[in-house]
Amino acid sequence: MATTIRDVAERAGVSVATASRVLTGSRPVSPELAERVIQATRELGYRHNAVARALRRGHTNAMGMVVPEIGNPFFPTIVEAVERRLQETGRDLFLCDAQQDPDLERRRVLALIGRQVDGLVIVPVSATASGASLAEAKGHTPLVQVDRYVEGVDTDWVGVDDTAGITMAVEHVVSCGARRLACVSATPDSSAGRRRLLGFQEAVMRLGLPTDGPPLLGSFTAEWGRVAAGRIVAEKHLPDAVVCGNDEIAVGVLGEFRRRGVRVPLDVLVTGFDDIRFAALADPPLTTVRQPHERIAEECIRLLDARIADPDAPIQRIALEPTLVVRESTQRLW
Amino acid sequence: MATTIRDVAERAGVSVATASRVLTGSRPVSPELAERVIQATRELGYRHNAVARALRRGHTNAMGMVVPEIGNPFFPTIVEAVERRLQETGRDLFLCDAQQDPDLERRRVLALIGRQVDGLVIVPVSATASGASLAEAKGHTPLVQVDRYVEGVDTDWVGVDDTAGITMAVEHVVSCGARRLACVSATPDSSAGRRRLLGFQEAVMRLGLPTDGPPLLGSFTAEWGRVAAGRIVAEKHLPDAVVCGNDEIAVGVLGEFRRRGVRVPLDVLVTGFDDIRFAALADPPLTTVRQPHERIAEECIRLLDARIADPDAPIQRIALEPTLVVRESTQRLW
DNA sequence: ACAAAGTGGGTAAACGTTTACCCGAACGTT
DNA sequence: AACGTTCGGGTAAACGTTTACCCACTTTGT
Repeated sequence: MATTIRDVAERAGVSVATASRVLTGSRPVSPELAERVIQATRELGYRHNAVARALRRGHTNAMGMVVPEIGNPFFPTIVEAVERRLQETGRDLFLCDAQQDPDLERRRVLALIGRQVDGLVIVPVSATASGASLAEAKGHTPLVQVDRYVEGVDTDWVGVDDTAGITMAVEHVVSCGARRLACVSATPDSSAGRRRLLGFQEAVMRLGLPTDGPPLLGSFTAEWGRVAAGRIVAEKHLPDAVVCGNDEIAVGVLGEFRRRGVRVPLDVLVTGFDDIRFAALADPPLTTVRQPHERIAEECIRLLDARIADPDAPIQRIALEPTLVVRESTQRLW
Repeated sequence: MATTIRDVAERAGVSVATASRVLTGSRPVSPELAERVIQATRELGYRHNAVARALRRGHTNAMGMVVPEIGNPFFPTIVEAVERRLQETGRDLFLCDAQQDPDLERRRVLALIGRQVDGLVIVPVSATASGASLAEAKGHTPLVQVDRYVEGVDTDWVGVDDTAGITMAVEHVVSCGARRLACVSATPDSSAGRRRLLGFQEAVMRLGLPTDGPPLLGSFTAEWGRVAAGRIVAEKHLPDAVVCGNDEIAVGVLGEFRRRGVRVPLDVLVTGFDDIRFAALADPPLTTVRQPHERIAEECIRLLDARIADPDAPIQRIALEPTLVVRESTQRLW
């Protein structure tokens, strides 16, 4: 059906070896023959079969990436950064969505490995349920976890220092005069959820702040933010500030507060985490903790390449420093 | 290095043919041998090499998809819907990002084709510059365009009826009492840009409305929305309504209006297009035209499967009806 | 002038599967 | 008893590349 290198060779009147050599440049070929070959490929519209090539070569010049849910706006940011990095070295990226489902995540990981990707970037769905897939994958291909991670699986990891980030947010609102802080975040189901929660609790304790009831834990979605905000409003009195586990939650919180007539930042301060695209466009623009996604991508590829080069090198876990981005949602003159 | 089916066969004391047969179920094998084989795979941690399988079988049970830019929040919605559809039939989806660059888009398309995907879903970057890649791709694999399309390339297409959608938005704001409408959209670089603009102009003309200067055309980004809103505010008097080419633009417009003290919907109405995740969370919640993304995904896969089944079937272009979602950004009592 | 080294080409063996084909045994059916 | 048929297994040929190896012919150095 499709034209093969054999067809090209035939048309050019050379052997397949010669055709392959001019097409890949793996060895010099005389100008006349080379010309004939590229002429033939043009005439036949030949495209090399990457599957056959991968089979023979044993590598594919492509990376795989699996994210929990591409609809979560933080992941596209990181995907794009990784993509850009990879492009610098001419490699392709195949992206898969796990739909927040560890079973599906496993399928995707195996599918990519089966496709002989040269390495795998994965943001695991769950700090626990993703463990098995990762351990399995690790035996088959170089692998680096990004952002979230699962414990007990010894792989490289790069992400942000969640604890430091939340601490920044807490200290910032406190410096704005807040004393009673509420926390709306996600269950400690993912490492991000766990560490951000921990960071909040530590900071509050260290600063000796009164606690405003237990943290409200749901999922990293705007929907959960709305619900949680509803509960906060239902309490007898508002906290001074609401520290959210990510920007989506914060946006949900802002929306519900607005609907209920709670004014931000006048009545209460709100912070997010991640600095997604819409954080600056929220109403009011959201103070948040920015993840250095370009640096994360950079380290991610660096780790992966190092792992490819030496599968037995000691594993590395790199927590990059986030930065605080102050916007109107915490601008109050006390 | 990695274990092959040959290792499995050897360990189980059977031929590779038998091993293959029990692994794929392509032909019945006696229970004892079957048991020995699956035992062996377990012990060796065997995973079939999908590359070799694809080479032999000629298909891969996977689809490819290329989007202009995964950071644009509309695309994840459609990607997720396609993913869900595909999952029903147990197929994998490999997603690529073109970073708004037709050259890169071409690379991605070719990479996917080279990987022998069974079909390709593509949202082209540009109505003109993507033409060559598409024409080339069409010769190699079944292909369906989604959302945007390039003309002059005969492929199946499914998307929304842009014209009808914009018309709905226009008629809606007019029914709210607006007369002077501004349009902020993207250059007619993509089919969506072109058709939405056309729809606006037609509707305005048909309803005999006064035009509020020429349409403001940039890109489908919030940033452009901000800029355009700035220009609108700089004019001597505000229009009654701003009809935006998509939700991102609208969100940018809302943000800039807010910053400049223009009240929506009190001073001016604003509408978007797409109904992305954040439209409902914007301030005020955004009236917009919702794309039926689940149906789009459904038709997309249907078209693709039909094309795979019969490459010579007549091509189809399916424009689905959008629906108007009225929220506060157009709620005004005149 | 003759060996050594280099140059430019071809032949064929991989890569890991699946599957067309073959073969022997067991099992009816006349 | 002779003869299909089915059943369950193996052998080996593909799939489309790349590349190790080989060979014939220069070129170069002595």
